[in-house]
Amino acid sequence: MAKAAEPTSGAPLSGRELAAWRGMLRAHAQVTRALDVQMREEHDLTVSSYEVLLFLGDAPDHRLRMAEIAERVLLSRSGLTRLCDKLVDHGYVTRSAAEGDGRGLYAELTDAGAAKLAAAQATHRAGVRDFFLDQLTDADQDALGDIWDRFLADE
Amino acid sequence: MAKAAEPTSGAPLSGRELAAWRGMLRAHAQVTRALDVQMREEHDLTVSSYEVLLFLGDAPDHRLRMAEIAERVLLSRSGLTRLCDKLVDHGYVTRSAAEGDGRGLYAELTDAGAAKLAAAQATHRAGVRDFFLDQLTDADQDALGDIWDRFLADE
DNA sequence: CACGGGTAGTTGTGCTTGCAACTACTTGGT
DNA sequence: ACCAAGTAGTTGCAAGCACAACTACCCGTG
Repeated sequence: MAKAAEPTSGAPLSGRELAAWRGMLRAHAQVTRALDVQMREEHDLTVSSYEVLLFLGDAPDHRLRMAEIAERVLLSRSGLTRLCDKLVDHGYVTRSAAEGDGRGLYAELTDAGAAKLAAAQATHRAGVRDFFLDQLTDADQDALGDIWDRFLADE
Repeated sequence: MAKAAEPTSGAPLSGRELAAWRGMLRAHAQVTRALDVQMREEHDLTVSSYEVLLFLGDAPDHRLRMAEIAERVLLSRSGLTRLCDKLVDHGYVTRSAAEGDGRGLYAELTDAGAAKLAAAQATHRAGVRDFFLDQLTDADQDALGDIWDRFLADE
C-alpha cells in the first residue's frame, strides 16, 4: 500500500528536524496573522487582496493575466476569480479581454486601485519588518534567502 | 493615524528581505499543501486532525486540555471545538471533565485514536522529510532551527 | 476544415476556520 | 459570603478557499 522508502523515512523526527519544521509553522502562522489583522484594521484589505494589487502595480501596464496572478499570490484559479470579483466591486481593478486569446482575461489596476495600493504598501512593508524581518539579523536574512532559493529551485 | 516608525520602515523591501520573506511564504504553502493532500488520500485525515492525535499521543495519559491543544496546533478555540467534534464522531477521541475545574475539559485519545495515530505517523514523518527536510542540508536545518528558536523566543 | 485534446476562467458546492457572543464556572477583593 | 472580573469551552455566523464540473476558446492532426 505505502511505497517503500528510505530506512529512516518513518522514524521520529530528530530535534534538529523538529526545530526546522515546527519552527517554520509557528513563525509563519504568527507573522501572517499579525499582518492580516493589521491590513484589515488599517486598510480594510485582506493580505491576498493587497498582494493582487501589489503584483498588478509592479506589472507592465498595471495588468496581468488571471492565471498569472493566481500563481503569484498562491491561490487557486477559482479563489482568484472571487477575490478579483471583490476588487472589481470595490473599483480597484477592471477586467478586460486578452487580445489574441479569446479565453484569457487581464486584470488591470484602476487609478483607485493604484491609490489604495500606495496607501497600503507602506503599512505592509512596515508590518513585514515589524513582525518578521526585524527579529532577524542580516545574516539570518541572508541564510533564509539562500535556503529558500535552493529549496524552491525546482519550481 | 499611522504611528511614526523608523525611517526605512515603509521603504521597499531589499532583495535580501524579499528573498527571506516571500521564500518562506512559498515554501510553507508548497509543503503544507503536499502534506494535506497526502494525509487526506492515505488516511482520510486533515493535517490539523493528525496533529491533535499527535499531541495527545505524546501527552501524559494521552490527554490534554482543549485550550492547550488549540495553542499547539495553531487553531482558535472554536476551531478546535469543531475539529474535536469530528474526532469524537470518528471515535478517535473522547471528552471528559477536568477534575478540579468545572469549566475545563480533557480530550483523551481512544484506542482507535492511538491506532489511527500510529498508522498516520509514519506517513506524516515521511512526508515532512520528502517535501521539506530532504531538500535541505543538515547545516540548513541547523540554521533554520536556530533562526526559529530566536524568532519565537518571546512566545 | 472538422475534431479531439488542451487551456482560461467561472460557478456550484462544501469544508475549514475565526470572531463575537454566550453559558458556565472560578477567583480575588471586600 | 458576595460580587465583579476573568477564564474554558461552545455556538451562530460569515469569510476565505479548494475541488470538480462546466463553458468558451485555442491548436494541431488528419
